[in-house]
Amino acid sequence: MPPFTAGELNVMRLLWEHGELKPGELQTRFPEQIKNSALRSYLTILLEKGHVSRRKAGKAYFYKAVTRRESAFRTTLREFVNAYCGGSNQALLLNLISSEKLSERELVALKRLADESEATPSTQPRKRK
Amino acid sequence: MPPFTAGELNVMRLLWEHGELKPGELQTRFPEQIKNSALRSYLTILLEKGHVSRRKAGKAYFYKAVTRRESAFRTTLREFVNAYCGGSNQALLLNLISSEKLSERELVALKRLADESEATPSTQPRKRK
DNA sequence: TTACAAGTGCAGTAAATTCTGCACATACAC
DNA sequence: GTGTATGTGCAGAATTTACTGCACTTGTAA
Repeated sequence: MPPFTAGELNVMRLLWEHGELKPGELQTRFPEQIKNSALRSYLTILLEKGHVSRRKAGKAYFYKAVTRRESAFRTTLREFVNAYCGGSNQALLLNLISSEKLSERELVALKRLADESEATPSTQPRKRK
Repeated sequence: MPPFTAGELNVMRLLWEHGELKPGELQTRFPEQIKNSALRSYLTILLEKGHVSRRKAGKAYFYKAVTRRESAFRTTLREFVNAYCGGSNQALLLNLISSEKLSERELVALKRLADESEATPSTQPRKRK
């Protein structure tokens, strides 16, 4: 299913964050300046692919994500890991542990945090204190 | 720079793994069935973009990667983390720790492993015993 | 009821990606 | 030399992505 192109992803991210939006709202929140019709062409593609749905309210359509962020995250992670980590999530984990330069203590703290927030999707990251 | 399209990535992965290959060798190793000329069109694009170089030997060209796997890995990881983890590597780390369901002990062992193989790029993943 | 902002459908363009076909060249075996 | 397998250089075509422009509609407010 996913991944999304750059433009599609920008739209999806806004929809994941805000729930339902109409084109104008998407346009003003878009990370770069974009014309309304350009943005709507993204929506049309996403609609055709089934990644978003829309509902008419007044004169406007409200768009919302069909594909869940968590699901896109998983799919994209899988592809990334296949491409760069021999398909092994642990290989990626290993690399992140190295590159983040965490002490053993920090790592254990992080693990406890992970256990606590089991239900919280990674896609709503929180800052460490 | 990167990321690569699906076709480009398939070529790059083969070049990263095997060093230097000519079109026919790439073709037979390609994950899907692909025509020689289709494959060469990928090579042409990669050549134009500067991601690969080639050298003539006999009648054939041998292609090799210019863009390093590690560098593509970094770039792609960054984009992924920006898109799905609020730009925080630790958020991704947190998620992987959860989803891999490692015990604290395993995690610490993994960390030691990470420390040892500091020099080893993540892109050459190794199996855990 | 008139004006206007914000919406809609739709047609069309440009570039990139993906893929095809074909004529021709070159190394090598016989 | 003559095949033959394997290469090369094109010159496209189909599809997708990334846009643009424009005429038209609709809700709201003066």
